[in-house]
Parts: sequence; structure tokens; C-alpha cells
Amino acid sequence: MEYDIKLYSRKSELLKALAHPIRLCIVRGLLKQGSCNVTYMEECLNVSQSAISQHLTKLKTAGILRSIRTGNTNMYEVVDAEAIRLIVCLFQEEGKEFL
Amino acid sequence: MEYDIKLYSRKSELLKALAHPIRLCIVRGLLKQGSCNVTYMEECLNVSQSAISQHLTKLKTAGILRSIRTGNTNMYEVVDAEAIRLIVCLFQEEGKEFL
DNA sequence: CAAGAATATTAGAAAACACTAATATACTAA
DNA sequence: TTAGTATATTAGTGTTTTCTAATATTCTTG
Repeated sequence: MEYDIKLYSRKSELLKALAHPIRLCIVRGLLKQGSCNVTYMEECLNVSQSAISQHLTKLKTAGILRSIRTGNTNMYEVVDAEAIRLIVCLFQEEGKEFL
Repeated sequence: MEYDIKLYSRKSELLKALAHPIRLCIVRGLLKQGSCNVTYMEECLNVSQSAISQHLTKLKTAGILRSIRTGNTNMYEVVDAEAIRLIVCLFQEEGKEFL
């Protein structure tokens, strides 16, 4: 049992970033529908604007999402391949497709 | 973006349980070598006995590990299929085998 | 320009986490 | 039975997380 701190810290940072029901739903939702803006998420998830925004910031800081501003709205999308793999794995039920 | 709270909470609990470098190392180590006891982990990871024990408890509570007591020592092993899938996915590097 | 819409940021409080130090429990062996 | 070994539990403390409420920033539009 080798403890490569760097490796395990990096991997667990990824897990931590995803380890919240709202963030998990956001990332999976984005994977399913490509991209969307903050207000839409706010309405769907029924969570305050500030809370959503803070979760998005966390996901962005972790390198999982990026945002593209178009005028007044900010579209988010998933960009981290490892996160995508993980989500797909996490939600693949035996015998079912994910997307 | 449907927010099935139950589903996402359950999944994020699993992620949270794994989202710590020491716990991640423990679970992956156990996957690699089948099972091992607390003292061994303590020495390998160079973490205090109490800390290890507390992490193990957390993993056990999450249903990821179980322990089998034999006399004086407690052997732990991974029992959660979903956790195994996740770890394998997380550590599979492109083009490489995991185990 | 003024008002409104979309989003981000900040401050602060409550809860959860992770560690240490100390102690408890349970078994083994002299 | 006493000492030692392996592990668990508890209490306490500092840190991190997550939320709300308030405010700030940026754009758009009348």
C-alpha cells in the first residue's frame, strides 16, 4: 500500500468537487444537455442563485467546468475528461446506457 | 436537469466517503492486495492509529468496507461493487491496466 | 441615462470534518 | 493474572463547507 500523497490528493480533490448532490446534478445535467446557464439551473434545482453560483465557481476552480459569457448570460459546460469518465461510471446502472 | 434528491444524495455520499487522500489510498490498496489489517496500514501510510481507525469506520459506515476480526486483529476488505467500479475508473490511465 | 436582468462576490453563522491525545476494549501469551 | 498487542472510541480543537442575506458588477433595453 504505497501512499503517493500527490496522486491521492489530486484524485480526491476531484472526488470532493463532485461530492455534493447539487454539484453532481449540475455536472450530470450539463453532460446530458451540453450546456446551460445559471438561471435555468436555479429554476430546475430550486436552489438560491447565490448557492448555485458558488457551486459553479467551485466546479470551475476544480477545472471541471468552464463558462462562456454571451452578453448577459453565462453558459457553463463540462470540460474535464476525467470527471466525465467518473460521472458516466457512477451513473451507469448494470445493463443500461448512460446517455 | 432533473433533481432527484435521493439519487444524487446517495451517489454523492459515496463520493464523499472516498474523497480523502488517506481513504482513497486505503480503498485502492485493499483492492490491490485483497485485505489487510490496521497496523499494516498505519505503518504504510504513516498516519496515527486513531486517524486510520476513524477513516476505516467512516468507510465501513458508508458500506464500502467490512471488517473481519480474527483474534486480536481486524482485517478489512472492500465489499461495495459501486465503489470498486469507481476506483477502477478513477485510476485507469489511458492505455494502462489498473491491477 | 435609468431600470431591470443575469450573475458574482462577500460576510457571517451553523454544521461537518479531521486530527491529536487520552482512554477503553478485547484478545494473547508469559 | 499480568503485561502487552491490536484496535476502537471519545473529547476537544482548529479547519472547511455550505448556506443565507446583502451587495456588487455587467450587460441590455426603454
